[in-house]
Amino acid sequence: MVQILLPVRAKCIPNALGQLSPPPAIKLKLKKKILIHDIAKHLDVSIATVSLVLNGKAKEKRISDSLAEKVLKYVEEVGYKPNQLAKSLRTGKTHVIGLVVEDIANPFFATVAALIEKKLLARGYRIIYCSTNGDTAKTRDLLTMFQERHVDGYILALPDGVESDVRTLVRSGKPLILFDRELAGVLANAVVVDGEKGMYEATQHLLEQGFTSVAMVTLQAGQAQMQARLQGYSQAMQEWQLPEMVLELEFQQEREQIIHQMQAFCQANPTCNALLFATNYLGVYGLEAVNGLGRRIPEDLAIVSFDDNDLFRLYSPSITVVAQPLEAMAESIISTLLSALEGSQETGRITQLQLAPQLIVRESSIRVPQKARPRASRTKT
Amino acid sequence: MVQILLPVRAKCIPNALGQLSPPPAIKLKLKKKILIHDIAKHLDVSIATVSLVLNGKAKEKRISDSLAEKVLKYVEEVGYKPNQLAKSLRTGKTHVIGLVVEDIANPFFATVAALIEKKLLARGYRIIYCSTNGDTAKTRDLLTMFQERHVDGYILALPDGVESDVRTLVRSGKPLILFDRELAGVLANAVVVDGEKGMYEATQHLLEQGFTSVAMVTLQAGQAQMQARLQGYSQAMQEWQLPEMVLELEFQQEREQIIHQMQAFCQANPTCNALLFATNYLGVYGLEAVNGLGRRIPEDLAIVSFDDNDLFRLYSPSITVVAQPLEAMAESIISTLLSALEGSQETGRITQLQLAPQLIVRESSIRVPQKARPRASRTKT
DNA sequence: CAAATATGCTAAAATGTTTAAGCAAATTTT
DNA sequence: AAAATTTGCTTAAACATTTTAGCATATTTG
Repeated sequence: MVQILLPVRAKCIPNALGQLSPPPAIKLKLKKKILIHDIAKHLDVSIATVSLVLNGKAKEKRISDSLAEKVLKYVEEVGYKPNQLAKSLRTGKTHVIGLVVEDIANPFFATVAALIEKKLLARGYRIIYCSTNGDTAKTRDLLTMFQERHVDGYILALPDGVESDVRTLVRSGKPLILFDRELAGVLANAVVVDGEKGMYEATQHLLEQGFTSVAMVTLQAGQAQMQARLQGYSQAMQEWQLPEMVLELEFQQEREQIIHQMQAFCQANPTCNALLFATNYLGVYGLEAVNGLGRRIPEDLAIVSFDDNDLFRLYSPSITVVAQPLEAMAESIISTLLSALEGSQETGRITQLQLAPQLIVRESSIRVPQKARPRASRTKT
Repeated sequence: MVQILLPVRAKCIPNALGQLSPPPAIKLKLKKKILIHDIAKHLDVSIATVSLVLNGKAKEKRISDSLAEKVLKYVEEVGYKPNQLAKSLRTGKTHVIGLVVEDIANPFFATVAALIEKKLLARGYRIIYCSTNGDTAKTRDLLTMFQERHVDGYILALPDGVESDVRTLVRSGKPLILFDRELAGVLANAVVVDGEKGMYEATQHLLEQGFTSVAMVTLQAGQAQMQARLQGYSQAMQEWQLPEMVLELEFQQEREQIIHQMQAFCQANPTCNALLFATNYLGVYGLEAVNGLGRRIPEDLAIVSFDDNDLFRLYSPSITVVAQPLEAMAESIISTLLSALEGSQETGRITQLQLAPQLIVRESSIRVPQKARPRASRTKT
């Protein structure tokens, strides 16, 4: 999807002040940044006093109320803001959280990131976020970068292959929480969704609707959560004693390739009358693939995808999904993180949470051959 | 859309080492962080020497090749990484860029952010990103936070109301670039899309298709780019001497409210047979609204939205859009920023770029009353 | 009234770098 | 052979804070 640069108007303004400025050395009155030293000098007190007052240790360190007030007043007046770099250097705290996801443009990660950001901001934390794009080397780079920047904590959804790096990170003692996916052999805080249960229920639902030839489309990745989703499908199929049909796609392929493989799979398995997609974007591509083949949903082919989004909700027919509890994930991640950050240093305690996804039945998986009403039917909680 | 917390499995592991650890004081062999001082001591040279070698100033400062090599080798061996906080404090550079958008969960911003991140990362820069949610006070907070964190540059898509803050920021001399929207009266680098042209062409297209009663759905915001989009619509309508119909929605409303107002608008204007949406998410909500009313697209109502996304591309019927050149935007933003960051300090030069959007005609705006083929027809460039 | 304690503040070390200035020794130039 | 320059490195200041330890003075206690 390469877009083309088409500048319609392009101004280049040589100098904001026009062309007649006589000497090139214009003294920009760059208001000299005010320091704690300046505050102290002006009030004729020591730097320490100002610092203590500003950090709320006036009482504790027996600074008189009158002086403390005077300091605060003057600080407010001149709008002094402590240099966070110096502060961090001294205290070892940056109040920055590192967030690593696979791809921030993916609605699932974007939404969770937005929720987390909102809640952490209120607690005085900032986040630095980065995408791994599933690349192990890049992930490793990002993790060391976060260490270098001295983030106070980590929120991570990582590709597999970086287990030992994460183990080292855990050992460093900084609060760390895995989400969306755990890492094999890494004992760390984690918040994940029970994909097995979700896919089991989705498969059951399809089978109960009478779709007997259900195939699963997933990724080859060794990631634990992917295997769980597949497992849920397998389980249900076995219970019904039906043969499993799985399309395992290679990771990090181009959109066109994926669609092509899906179409090939459908043509190679003409009896297949229902598709389960293991992720958000596989589902999106799947719709394109099915459209391209001219198959009708759900008459010719029923569809269920893991992970909800706008497209699935509004598509016609609307798409049945296994929705992840985004708010609850964000909430759990943050509370786990905060208790690790602000709690005492009992570093040995770890928390692992597995949340239940929710099957939202829509039109794409309903057997009735009669045209369904255009309004989506949605499960209530 | 409140999701409910349903923990299925919740482990709480008291201690990673089990329950029989005799004294509670386990000496975690926390490998003492290695400092430049340690390197110097071990090699029996001064700290300065090590620092100079590490910063590539060995030649310039006449450190002998043999010594330089020895330093590099040992640094590599012990895996020493300079403390970025100390470095930043000393040099005044953080190599961090602040990115502020309205909402990172919006696919437009998420995609641009992802592109920017990717390209800046390769140049050794990191980004801190935050969402304003259109809130002026929060935006102001974010901007001061970025200043406090000493970011090296700013990439901003801001709500109106923070003009003076941005002016101050510009005056501070840090590289700064506005995107998506300019700010009234703020002379700064900017990369925007020509919404007027885009909407003009979209309106023309609808009129040429024979939809004579075209309405525009937009936001009340005073933002320049919104007014431009409206202007493009007005222009076209005037040329055809047709009456304008505009629904101006208040900013920051709930989804349900917006949908409700759209539906009310449609019912109040039964003759209206085409809708233009000024943004991405208005378009999405618009589809829900139209669905809810049971109107068929495009038979009863043609639809065009500003800003493309998965939903519009895959929706059936596929939705005609005015697509923004995301790659080109990211590219322009970065090259402008980098030249400001790495170029000399000629701070007076500003660059303003306006890129052309692209009308992608799909099914939702084609007059033909016969059922269109399911495959989307797409303009080629 | 001496000793002990409380009060109100400050000096200075510490955080981990970069970099300007400088200093001997070696080499080259007059 | 003295003067000048080059070589190869080091000293120490600077960056902007926080925080421990401590110092007078004032108050309370025995």
